Amino acid sequence: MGSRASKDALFDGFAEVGKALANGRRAEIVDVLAQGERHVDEVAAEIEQSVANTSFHLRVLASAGLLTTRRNGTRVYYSLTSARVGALWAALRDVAVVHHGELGRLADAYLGARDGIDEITRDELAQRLDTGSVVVIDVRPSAEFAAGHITGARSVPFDGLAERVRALPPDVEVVAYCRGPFCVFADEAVRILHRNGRAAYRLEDGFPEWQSAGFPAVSGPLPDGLMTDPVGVRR
Amino acid sequence: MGSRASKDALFDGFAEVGKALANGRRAEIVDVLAQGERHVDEVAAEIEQSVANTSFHLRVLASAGLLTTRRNGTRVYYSLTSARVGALWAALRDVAVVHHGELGRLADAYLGARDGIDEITRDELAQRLDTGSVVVIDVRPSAEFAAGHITGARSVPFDGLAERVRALPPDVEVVAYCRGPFCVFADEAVRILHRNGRAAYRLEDGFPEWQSAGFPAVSGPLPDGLMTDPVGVRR
DNA sequence: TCATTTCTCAAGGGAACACTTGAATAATGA
DNA sequence: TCATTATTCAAGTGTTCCCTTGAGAAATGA
Repeated sequence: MGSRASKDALFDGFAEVGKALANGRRAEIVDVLAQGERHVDEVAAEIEQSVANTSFHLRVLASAGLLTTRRNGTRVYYSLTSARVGALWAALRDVAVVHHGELGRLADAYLGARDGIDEITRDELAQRLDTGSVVVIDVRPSAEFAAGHITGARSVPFDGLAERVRALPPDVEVVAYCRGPFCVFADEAVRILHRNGRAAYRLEDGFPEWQSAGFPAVSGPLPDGLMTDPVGVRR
Repeated sequence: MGSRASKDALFDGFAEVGKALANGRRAEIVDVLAQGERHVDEVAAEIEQSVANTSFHLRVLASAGLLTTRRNGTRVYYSLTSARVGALWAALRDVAVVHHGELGRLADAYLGARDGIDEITRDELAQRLDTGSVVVIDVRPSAEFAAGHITGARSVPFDGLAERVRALPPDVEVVAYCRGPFCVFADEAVRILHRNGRAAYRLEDGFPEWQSAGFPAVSGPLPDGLMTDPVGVRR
């Protein structure tokens, strides 16, 4: 009891969770799976890696306890083991952004110039959703919308946004949201909307943060791609 | 903007924080520094590594932004950059314990049989501190007590506990606390107290958790080892 | 049953990491 | 100034990690 060897073993155990998050591609995987479960192929496409390599990384995350799997036919779906993992990911991102000097620069390089892209807070959006004075668009891929989204939002995946701008109700402000603070879709959506003469904002952070802050969300562990909002289940 | 290369760079940046926590000795360092600042020699003794190796690990943590340094004469003091880092460490530990099957076993091996060691919650202790029906002992090394402790606790470092049991006020229950959920000092203190016929409990978790939960604590960034409780500053 | 789809596993080469040893640097006090 | 103390750096060695390629399993449907 209390020996050096067993203390080392214990902390090496903690470090295994650190190791799981010690690779950029695995960090991306966690970021994607924070939106909901996905199968191996989808994840591989998302992080632009070979399926074999993606499978390997998923396995590393799973054996550290961060992911669980579910089989459906020939597909294997991976998801975060619990909300705790999402919280860990958020805490890590948080520390990284605030303390790691380089990261602000890298984020700017990835997100591009953010002049003219105004953010709206979760509280503000929740209020305006109640009064109906806003259209909320979810610009993530439709599979992620299906897995869970802000109550009242409509799915307008970023790919098809340019063509669908005209189908949005006129004369009302638009709020776009996506995966989180480092997701480019929302920023770019706001730019496109501006170019089309629309008043637009991006929601601060993204869907997981909205949900874990306790705001109304529809969450469907609706296994295979159901696109429409089933009821309006608060969670 | 939004290119694969810059996305990779961004997430590699996040992964650097993961890498910082991807080593058992570095995890131990974070656990120690969560108690307050320490200089290199102290940390090296704590984790039982060479000074050179400890210095190296401290540098890795610092360059990921998790630690900051302060120089005082020939000594260099390291501390967590902010409470955010402590929160990250807690989140990681949390995930590890709940999801990493192996860890429960490792923790048991380190802490030993916990039969007869009852925990008291923070709320319970806070109440009983108000009514005065309890003696609280801080069994961490005195440097850690000096850096911050529960208001009203007395410093009885684990090393000298056996000799000091008799000096404790008689006929009142004792609550021992130390660094956190995986700190052996508190468990072992309770065993010693029991052997001496005293009613004793350990506080759930440790000092950092007490403090970050907002319970009354004396916190001294009192640079060099002041052992007595200066006033009773809430923080 | 057999081909297909989807995923996992194993081997391999180049890169990065952990710890040691020994030397270099920084502040202090005689 | 010079010896002392505390810390950092640099070189060296064995280990682990990352990604690729190609082969092996697991469920499905003809």
